[in-house]
Amino acid sequence: MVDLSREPALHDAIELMYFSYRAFTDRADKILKRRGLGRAHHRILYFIGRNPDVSVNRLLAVLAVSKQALNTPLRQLLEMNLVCVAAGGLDKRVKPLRLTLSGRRLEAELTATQMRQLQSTFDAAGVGAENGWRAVMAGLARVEGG
Amino acid sequence: MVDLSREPALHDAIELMYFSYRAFTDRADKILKRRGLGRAHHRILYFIGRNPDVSVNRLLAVLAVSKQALNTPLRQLLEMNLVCVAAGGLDKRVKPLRLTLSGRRLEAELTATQMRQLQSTFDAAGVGAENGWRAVMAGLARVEGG
DNA sequence: AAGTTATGTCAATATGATTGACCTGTCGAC
DNA sequence: GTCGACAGGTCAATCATATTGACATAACTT
Repeated sequence: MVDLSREPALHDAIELMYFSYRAFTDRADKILKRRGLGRAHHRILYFIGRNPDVSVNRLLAVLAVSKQALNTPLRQLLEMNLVCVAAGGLDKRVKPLRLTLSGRRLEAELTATQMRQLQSTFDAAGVGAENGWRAVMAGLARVEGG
Repeated sequence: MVDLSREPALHDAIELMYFSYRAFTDRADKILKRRGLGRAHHRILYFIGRNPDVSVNRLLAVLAVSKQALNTPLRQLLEMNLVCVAAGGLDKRVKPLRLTLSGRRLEAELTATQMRQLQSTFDAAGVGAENGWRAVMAGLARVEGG
């Protein structure tokens, strides 16, 4: 059970999750919108950028969406030459996905916006706060699916 | 500019935002789904619960959506008798929104899930981490719209 | 009486997601 | 070599959430 005396603080925490996430995605969403892209494209760009040669199946698992939901934005990114398929590995069924040069540029632009936001907040809050934040966020992420 | 030496840590932070938010909303989403409701209904229930007698306009401002986007889920909540309009105040144009008894029950159920998740994470991470987390989240939320 | 505000609603459109069904290749085991 | 499993792609129908634009009504303000 939830400790009743802590309810107000936990309510505040719920609101912090909502408002900070909204603020966090807001700027990147605006950059994407100017190029006719959405948050779905962003997630794909981001995870391919961090994990070059990732397979479609791996991407599906990480993003936790259906392959039909992934298909359209991924196809668009391939058509727009922001993502490409690298020369195959041993198993010719799997497509190793990579960012192209322009894909890397866009991904870097989007990510830089969010990194600046995080860095300036971390700098203002101090290293202790940053580490505390990381511990709590990792804890929250771990509980998934329960 | 972003400090290059901190890039890996900032990348981790971006992923923490994504995965923790997803885990945080996951359980409540499942409860809602069983009742044919979505996250839009949850946000409305939550903010009316925290702010009884809130007006439609105020709700629009807080949630930052169009009135058309609010209209359908709010109407459904009224039809389902989870939300009601309290006896008017001075200005008869504004509708003071409240949760009904069953609305409070559902809101409490959804919120309790998230509060338990937060509380157990806070308890595991310690008070210092919790306070650091709050400082960073408040900082991120403040930057909105920039 | 005229204008503004609060609310509601219709229509058209877009995005992102789902489930279900079905297809092509490729790989592995037998 | 054939067959089943796997990686990937795609069509269709549907749903939820959101947008902009246009308009309607009632109530308050001036």
